[in-house]
Amino acid sequence: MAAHKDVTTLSIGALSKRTGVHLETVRYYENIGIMPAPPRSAAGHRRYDRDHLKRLTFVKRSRELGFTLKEVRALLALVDGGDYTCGEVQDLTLKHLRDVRDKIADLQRMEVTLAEISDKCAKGTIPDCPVIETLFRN
Amino acid sequence: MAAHKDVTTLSIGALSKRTGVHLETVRYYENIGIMPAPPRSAAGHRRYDRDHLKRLTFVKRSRELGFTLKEVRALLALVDGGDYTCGEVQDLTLKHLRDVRDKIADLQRMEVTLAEISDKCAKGTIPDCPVIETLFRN
DNA sequence: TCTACGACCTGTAGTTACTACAGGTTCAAG
DNA sequence: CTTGAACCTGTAGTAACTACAGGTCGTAGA
Repeated sequence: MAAHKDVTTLSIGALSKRTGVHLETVRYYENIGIMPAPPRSAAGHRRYDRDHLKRLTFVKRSRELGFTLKEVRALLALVDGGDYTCGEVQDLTLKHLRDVRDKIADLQRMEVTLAEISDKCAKGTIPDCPVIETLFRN
Repeated sequence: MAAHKDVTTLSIGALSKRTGVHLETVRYYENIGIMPAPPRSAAGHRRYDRDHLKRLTFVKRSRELGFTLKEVRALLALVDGGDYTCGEVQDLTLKHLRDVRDKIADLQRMEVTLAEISDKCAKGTIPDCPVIETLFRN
């Protein structure tokens, strides 16, 4: 009469595969309290359920959108609290959006300068390398 | 007959001020071999000359343009070698420029999504927070 | 039934580029 | 002579993982 195997729960490997989050990272998230410690099998193996899967997906998605783990913690705290308002969530999101835009602006400044100096280089008629010259200046 | 003080060299504090690189960072650069160990005064204080100033400025500028320390090392190796070609320098620069552009593209993707979901939030007519809903999905 | 192999376990060290102490000298001005 | 700033060394902390080392477990095939 069959099932030795629990089909309703996931091993850490299965969870990892479904979410695309590395095994080690899943354990890391548990260590730092982002993920709760799941129940263990008789042999001490972690057994995850649907809620774990949901939560880890949330974390993955947040990280992909550039939220720091600190920010993810804040978002999870709201969710876990249950009585969050949309405004609180939007505050975090808009703050993060500003950070992202600042980073883009920084990188675009670099991009312009790098393109300029490497372009000078391409002309290749000057004896000393214009890139090196530029880096020594200011 | 005057000068106890060496006006041609700089203390680490002075070097730090002129370059805008933190004291600790200057020492860190020395530890990891980016900056050479300067001569010391009788009391053991570091004394920097014009070459140190030039080199640290180069490092600062490179870092501001987003080069990693590894890339800075490679640039310095070319400069130190003396017989670098413009092409070698340009290769490093263009490679870095591609990295910067990739990062910008990543961030812009995040920006779009963040703007979208926080915009949904702003409409505020939906009971469940659309941001949270989005993060749980996929 | 034995055995090998993959999946799991814990715990620690390494990565990047600094920054921040702690706990001590030294120098220069009043 | 004293006091405060500037210097010294060396270590630990930051962010977010990743990569072992050294071991146990479970199962499928011979």
